[in-house]
Amino acid sequence: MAGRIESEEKEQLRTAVYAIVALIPLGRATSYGAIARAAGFPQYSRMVGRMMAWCDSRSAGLPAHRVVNSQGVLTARAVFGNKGEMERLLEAEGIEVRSGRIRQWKRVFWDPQIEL
DNA sequence: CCGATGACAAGCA
DNA sequence: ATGCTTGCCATCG
Repeated sequence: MAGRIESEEKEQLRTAVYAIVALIPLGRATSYGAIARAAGFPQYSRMVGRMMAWCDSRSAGLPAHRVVNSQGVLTARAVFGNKGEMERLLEAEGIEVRSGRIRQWKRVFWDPQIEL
């Protein structure tokens, strides 16, 4: 329908995004696109990232560090107060990070559609 | 109002 | 693997 996102859908997307992120298992990670698809808005991967940046997901209790781009790259490091805090959180869960990218991405990736 | 930018993604050369 | 292009939407100067 709408080429633009309706405010009602935006609310729906926001709710779904946070709910899905909260379900990401420890030691696993997913991508913006995967979350967008699971939320029912396949083309709003960019919006997902934007929403994560808006709210302070950490104080909201959301494991935002488990959300990376489709290639397993930690594109959110800057928002995590940098200093490799995002990496630290991931490695503390057993996820190997090399050069800002998750190793064994195919194995670590958690698809909310399939595994949910 | 318009162009650039950004926690993105998929396709193609 | 690298780099460019297009699609999407909100923010900013």
